Amino acid sequence: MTESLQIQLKKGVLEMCVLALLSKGDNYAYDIASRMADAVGMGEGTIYPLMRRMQNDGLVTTYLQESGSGPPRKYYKITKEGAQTLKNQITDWLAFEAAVHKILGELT
Amino acid sequence: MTESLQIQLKKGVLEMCVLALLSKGDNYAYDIASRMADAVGMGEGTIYPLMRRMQNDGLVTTYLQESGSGPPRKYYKITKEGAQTLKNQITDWLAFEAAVHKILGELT
DNA sequence: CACGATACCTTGTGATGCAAGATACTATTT
DNA sequence: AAATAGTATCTTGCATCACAAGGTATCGTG
Repeated sequence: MTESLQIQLKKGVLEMCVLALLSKGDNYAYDIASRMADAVGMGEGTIYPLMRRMQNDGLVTTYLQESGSGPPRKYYKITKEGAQTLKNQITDWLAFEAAVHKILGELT
Repeated sequence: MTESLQIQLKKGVLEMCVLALLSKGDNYAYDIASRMADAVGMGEGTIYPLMRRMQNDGLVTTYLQESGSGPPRKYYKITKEGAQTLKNQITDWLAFEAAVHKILGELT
């Protein structure tokens, strides 16, 4: 394990979900936030700082595009590095899931 | 949803694991910490505050017992309320897992 | 008696999830 | 034309928390 799975969990799971979404097509934060809010209860106040962090880490790039229905959207596009990170995070996530299930044991 | 699944994740997953361990038998923090360190990379500095929190929340009770090999151990015993909390947390956890898998989709 | 292992606990730091609010553009209603 | 509602961006402040590092005390062994 490169670093504590716990760290992976905390820093990684939301990032992983966002990267997974972006791997299926470019998207903008507001829409990502809506989807994530439905799926795992994450709001805008969490998404925007997260997107900036991911951009700083080189996992995504951005470009502006007019929308016709509101202010221009800032689209995020996953990078090669982001795709690799996603791959690693999925591996770590599956390992973490397995570890938790082992602890839960026959309680499930 | 009672509260954001995200909060459940953060505050709940480690607690859930500890409660699951305790549901199989009383244990003391040092040993719990060792097991959790192996399983999900959590150390003592995380466990001790967590145990106190859980005690304050009425999820566990404690009793002291001599060990013969070091200082006396403070054993933790899960309460009825703790068992119920564990049940709820497992339900939430499985729902969260399902949500993440849905997002990951065919990427897994 | 010194040392390592066991076992407890505290402090300080850095991240971060989130609610709430600020800003601004467009379309629809009044 | 003014007001409202929806879209979309981002910031601030708060509370929480995992973790590393350090501190204390007990026991057995060399």
